[in-house]
Amino acid sequence: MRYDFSAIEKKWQANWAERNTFATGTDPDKPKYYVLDMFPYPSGSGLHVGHLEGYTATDIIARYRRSRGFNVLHPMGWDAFGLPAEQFAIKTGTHPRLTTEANVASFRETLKSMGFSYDWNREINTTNPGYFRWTQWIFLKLYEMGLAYMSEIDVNWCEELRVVLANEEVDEKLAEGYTVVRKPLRQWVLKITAYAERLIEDLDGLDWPENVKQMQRNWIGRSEGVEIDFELRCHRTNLKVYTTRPDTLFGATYLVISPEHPMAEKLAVAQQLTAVRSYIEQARLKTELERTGLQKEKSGVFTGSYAINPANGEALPVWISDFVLTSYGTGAIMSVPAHDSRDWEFAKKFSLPIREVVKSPHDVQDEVFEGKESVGINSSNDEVSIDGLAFPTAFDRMATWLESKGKGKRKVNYRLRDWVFSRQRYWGEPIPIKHYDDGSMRTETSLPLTLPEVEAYQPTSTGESPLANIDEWLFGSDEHGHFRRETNTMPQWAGSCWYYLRFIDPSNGEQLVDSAKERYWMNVDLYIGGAEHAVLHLLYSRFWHKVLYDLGVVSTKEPFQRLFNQGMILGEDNEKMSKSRGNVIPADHVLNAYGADAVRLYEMFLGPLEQVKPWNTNGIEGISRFLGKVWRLVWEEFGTSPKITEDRPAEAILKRMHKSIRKVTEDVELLKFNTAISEMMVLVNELQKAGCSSREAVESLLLMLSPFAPHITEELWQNLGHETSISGATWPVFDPELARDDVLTIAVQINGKLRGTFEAATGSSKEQLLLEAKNVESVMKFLEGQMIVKEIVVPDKLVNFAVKPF
RNA sequence: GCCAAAGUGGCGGAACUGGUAGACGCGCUGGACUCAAAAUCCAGUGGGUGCAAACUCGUGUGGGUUCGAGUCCCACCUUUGGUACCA
Repeated sequence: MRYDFSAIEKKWQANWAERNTFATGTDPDKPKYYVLDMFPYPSGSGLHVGHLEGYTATDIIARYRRSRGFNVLHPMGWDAFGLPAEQFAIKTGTHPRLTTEANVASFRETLKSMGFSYDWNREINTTNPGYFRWTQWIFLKLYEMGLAYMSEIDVNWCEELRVVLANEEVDEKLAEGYTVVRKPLRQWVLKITAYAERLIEDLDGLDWPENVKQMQRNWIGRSEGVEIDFELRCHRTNLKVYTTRPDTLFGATYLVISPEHPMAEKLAVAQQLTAVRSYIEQARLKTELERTGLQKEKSGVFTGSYAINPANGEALPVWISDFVLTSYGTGAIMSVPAHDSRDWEFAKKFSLPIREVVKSPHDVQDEVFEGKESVGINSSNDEVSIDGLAFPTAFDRMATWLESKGKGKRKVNYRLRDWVFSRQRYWGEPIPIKHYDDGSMRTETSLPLTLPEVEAYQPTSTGESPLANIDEWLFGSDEHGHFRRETNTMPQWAGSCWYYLRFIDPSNGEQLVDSAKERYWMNVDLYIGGAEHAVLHLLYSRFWHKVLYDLGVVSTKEPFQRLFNQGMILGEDNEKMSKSRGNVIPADHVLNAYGADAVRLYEMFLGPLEQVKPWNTNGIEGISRFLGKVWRLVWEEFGTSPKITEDRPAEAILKRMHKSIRKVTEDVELLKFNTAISEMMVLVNELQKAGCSSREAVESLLLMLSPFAPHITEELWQNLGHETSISGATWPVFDPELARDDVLTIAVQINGKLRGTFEAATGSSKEQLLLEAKNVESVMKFLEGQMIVKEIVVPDKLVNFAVKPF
């Protein structure tokens, strides 16, 4: 019988669906395992081989865990709100729902033909009212807790898309050729900064790649510093400045405030007023990116005013410059040009004095010195001195002194900003808020608040979403009066912030998730997805989870215990797969040509899961050959019954088999699928060479292989007379005795160079190994006429002689 | 600029806590089977010298530690990812 992958794969996929083979286990005596993929946005271009990598990995783990006796939750769903479907609607008038449905159907079909063991009964879709009802519910909770507020802020406005972009999205859109300007709009904002501290702290307990944790820490950007009050000459008010280097206060030679600082214009003296006004106006016209862009020359203008340095009473000129960010700290800084590269550049440009206050290895007039490992100099007044003190002590003493004088206060700052949460789009979750004529706001009383049908999908000319055009949806009245609904919708992140919870209890109409079920299944034990979500999705998700924790909805502080980033698969030209490059390998293409088992195995065989690696369609031939060999262990080409034998395999085969079980088990646990497959290839090669089709050996192989190649193993398992699915069978165990080598090859080196080998029994004594090593023929000639200076023996490994001529 | 990771045959990649570099696969070369081909099987395959036995060089570059370094240390080069005036 020949191996017909296409018929076999169809047969078993139908069989699994019919028997509901992969329904989530509920046996209360079993431990649980929740293995999750980052669910996809169902795009119109379909899945390519790169998308399947992570899904294959989680499927192997899901199947492996089931065979180790776990109840496994392994679900799939769709992150289906999003811009592409809306853009398509604007162009063609097709409702985004229809586009989305078609794309979902195509994605689902491809995933099913890969033989993934998802529990399809739990499929979710973020655009389904039964789902986004709870997304809206969470938003209302945020609102009630004061974590969602409206604010007039400068947003990143994209002219062409007529949409507000998150700071994070700006670069992406600019790269795609859109223009982005700053424009003030009333926006919903989520107070993620209130959770900054916890978002940093709780990273410690997670099994995440260190670099992802570090990226999140950097993104949150916690810093400890001091807010210092500078008195202004000729003004009643003070100027507050934030610094992380209070130890350099004696070296401050000027102050700088941002152009948007409330004091900016007030500080301008008469002669400077025109210059100051024109500088502020210029800055306003620039986008954020132009202001913070690459290799930018420093610019600025002097206000004409002076502030008093609280440390030494000096009068410091106050400048305005756009290198100072309005939204960080107090929007004002003290400049210490000797010890800060930005201040140094600025001082050089405008010929401001540079004063050394940290002992520097070179002249600070020529080059800045930012090091913290040196000590203070020129830093004392009648009450305090930090001369000779290293950074931590100097920081502390200055901070304490400033606080005692009422001139400063220690302060922790974060780089993280609050999250702009509203989008002027149609295809998103409506924000369930009503605005009354008297200016008050109330929450919608009945959820879900669904999207009305609209004629056109373009935003209005004022930048509001198309919902603002639908009067019958927009306006209403109740006992509190006449109201207008919120027209903003939520960003795509919203639905993906909590989807892992809904999988636990996908059709609950009463609650977001049943508490008992939540307690059983959380946390997610393994979460696999692309590194592109290392910061945003994972940070937003963690934020919402903590809010839900505070609400008592979830029982854990963190959602994802173990995170793994799969590496991208590049095109055959070693470039990122993209339509424009024409190097995309569509999933359906290789699936039709080689079958799901071959594609699954090859995806995993390419290299380490976490690594970026190029696809090479030729290489899949090797996998097809391997599957052919496995098939022929059971079937002759023209045989009518399996050629399996019931005898015990030869000792050598048995040892190989147990070693393979050990190696494959270890590798699967570590997600090292490439070497696990390699090991199974070695085993198959040996079985084939030995002409061994012993049931014991072949069945062990099939069991190990089944998470990787579920269809062929399921078929052969049945051929061998089993009536139940191999997916319900138990993972093989190895016998440590049999997995051990009795005889080992020992290397013999002279001065570290390999000169020969010999065989020795495992556990031979050092003396014996030395004796034998000296008798190896190829070694003897190198020892002749030499004096052995040192003998090194590594048991079961090697013998090395350090020699010198007599 | 800063932070992180990585550089191994023609290619993808193996190599446990320093211990026989190149497992496994692709590709290539030769052979068997065949009328022929496909499929399959067998043998070989890092560079150099040599008929051969063998010798020698070899894990980005240059140093170092060690009996012994792909693995550890120092300096540098390159690539990838992240970040971009956060005071």
